[in-house]
Amino acid sequence: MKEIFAGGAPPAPAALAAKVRTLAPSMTRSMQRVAEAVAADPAGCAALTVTGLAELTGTSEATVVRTARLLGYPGYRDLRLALAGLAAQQQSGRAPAVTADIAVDDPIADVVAKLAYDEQQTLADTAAGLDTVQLGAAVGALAVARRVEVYGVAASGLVAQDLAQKLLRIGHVAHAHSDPHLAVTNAVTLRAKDVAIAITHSGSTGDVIEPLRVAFEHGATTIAITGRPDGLVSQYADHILTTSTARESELRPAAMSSRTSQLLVVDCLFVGVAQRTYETAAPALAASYEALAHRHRSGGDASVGR
Amino acid sequence: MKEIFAGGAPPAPAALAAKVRTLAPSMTRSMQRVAEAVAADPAGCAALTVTGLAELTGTSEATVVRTARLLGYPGYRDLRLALAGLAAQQQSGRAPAVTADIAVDDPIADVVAKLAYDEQQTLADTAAGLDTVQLGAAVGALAVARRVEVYGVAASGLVAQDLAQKLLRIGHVAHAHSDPHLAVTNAVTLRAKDVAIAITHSGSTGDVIEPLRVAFEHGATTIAITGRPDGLVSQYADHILTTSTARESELRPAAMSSRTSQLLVVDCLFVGVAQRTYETAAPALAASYEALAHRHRSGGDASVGR
DNA sequence: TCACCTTTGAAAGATATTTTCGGGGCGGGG
DNA sequence: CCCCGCCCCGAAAATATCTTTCAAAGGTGA
Repeated sequence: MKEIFAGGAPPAPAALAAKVRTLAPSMTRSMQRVAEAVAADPAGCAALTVTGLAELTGTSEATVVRTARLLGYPGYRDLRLALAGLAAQQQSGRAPAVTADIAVDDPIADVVAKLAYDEQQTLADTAAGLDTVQLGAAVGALAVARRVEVYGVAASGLVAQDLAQKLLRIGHVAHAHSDPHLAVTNAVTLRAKDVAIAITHSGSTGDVIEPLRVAFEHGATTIAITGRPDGLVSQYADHILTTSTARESELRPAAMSSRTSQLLVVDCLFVGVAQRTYETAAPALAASYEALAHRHRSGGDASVGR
Repeated sequence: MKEIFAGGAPPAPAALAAKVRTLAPSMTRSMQRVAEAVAADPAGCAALTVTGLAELTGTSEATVVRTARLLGYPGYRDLRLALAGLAAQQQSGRAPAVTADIAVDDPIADVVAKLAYDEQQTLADTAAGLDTVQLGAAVGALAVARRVEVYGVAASGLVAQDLAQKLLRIGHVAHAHSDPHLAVTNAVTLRAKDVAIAITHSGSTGDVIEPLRVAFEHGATTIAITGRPDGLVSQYADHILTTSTARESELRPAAMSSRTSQLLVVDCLFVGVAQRTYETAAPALAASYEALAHRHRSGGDASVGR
């Protein structure tokens, strides 16, 4: 007869609050206090031991355990586990409140959440908006390129370097240029079978358009990675890869999301090229890992002590 | 002081999978087995006692407790609670969505989708695993810094440049260094009130550790941005910012996700500093926009033609 | 091969949970 | 009005669970 009449029901997942209300009338005063505390603050109670919860509610351990049983759990331990789950659900439920812009007085944790969210959004937008046909064509051109030159300044310059670094790693001849004069000088030497890539968010950065124009006129295959496919740069591009343009604000300059977007495109190019030239790319990648291993001190791992 | 330094961080809520990945390299074999089991089946493990989990993984209770500690919890009890929370979230929320690896013969559209998804995941992991206390401290140091020097080589070098570029834009004195010799030379000149930042995914890149050490010993405030908080670099860092470590594969080198992760951290630093120095940062940002406007040809918009 | 350091599990020790058991309040009957 | 008995309740014992300690096993470099 010691059976919990609440019955065959397995431990409740999230319906705890409801269960408390349903069962409250059949509870004794002390047990009601416990149930109430649990329903009011699942997260807080999950952090307490039996003794702690007993003290908080002004009752005893035995009563807490009895309440847990009545609610359908084998014991307090399991109630506590369920409580932790409930708390986690509640927490995650109110997560999507980060869509607001970043304010000057946002706590640092909010900044992290908002930035991460925004950049995730940017990635999704970019992936959705990327023209796979153009991308495939660009990859095709790169895979057979004799030489690759990448032009970009400022933030886009770093993306250009990133692409060049990656291509170098799989055995392609690639260089990035930030100096407009040198870039033009370099572009003059390009011919058919060479590829020139211009990276510019605005699509109208003269310093980057100029070398691409020169490359274009000398017969090289030209690719533009830009957030403005209608920009000037597109006039001289055989293939246009569009990056996303996220809303920006005072504390969140355009450079951030455009960079994220550009990098995704660059990564896609890289992986695409690596696929098409797998025979040479794979050993080259392995070799570069090997060569760099010596630059890392061996003590790097395991030694937690100090 | 054998205390787990990873530690000031409060127990992680849902970032557990990420934390397992980040810390796995610094774990012993037995602990890895435990961590793996926990990451693979949070719900199942939450139902087990210490002894149960020890038996399941073929280890001992002591090892399980040690693993829980390493993951940032006071003991197994708390890990178990977190596990229950995670399980509840997974159940209610979105699907686990396992990503297949990128294959050599994946069509280009799949490559885009997989890369975008992976990078989104990396962002989420990084945001979840970032210690906001450390971040806040780092921001505080940067905000009042007389001078900021950033050290990074290869892919991390680009991130270093990105940070330096951003800080320059809001009126801070910042420089990035890729040349190890020049970096050390530069570090020697640092004093208190100066800040040195080392960026290295492996945490054991000698070329980056060395300048940080020199800066540390000269009294500068030092910050490490690394995927291995237990690495050598942490010895000389006043503040450690941990980036996420995603699984990598042949066609998806570590450089990709680590770069994404590092950039998010860098962005957070930048925004944090901009907030704290808003009075000077805002006009500086506005001025840099203004100054760059001339570099863009006016015809940039509208003219879709050609 | 040896010395040293790390990792590991068994068992002792400390906490937390569950059970037991008796005191005490409350309502009904004398 | 008082007594009786039932049920609620909490203190403390009993048990389960978690944590710490310690010594042996395993590996590594000289």
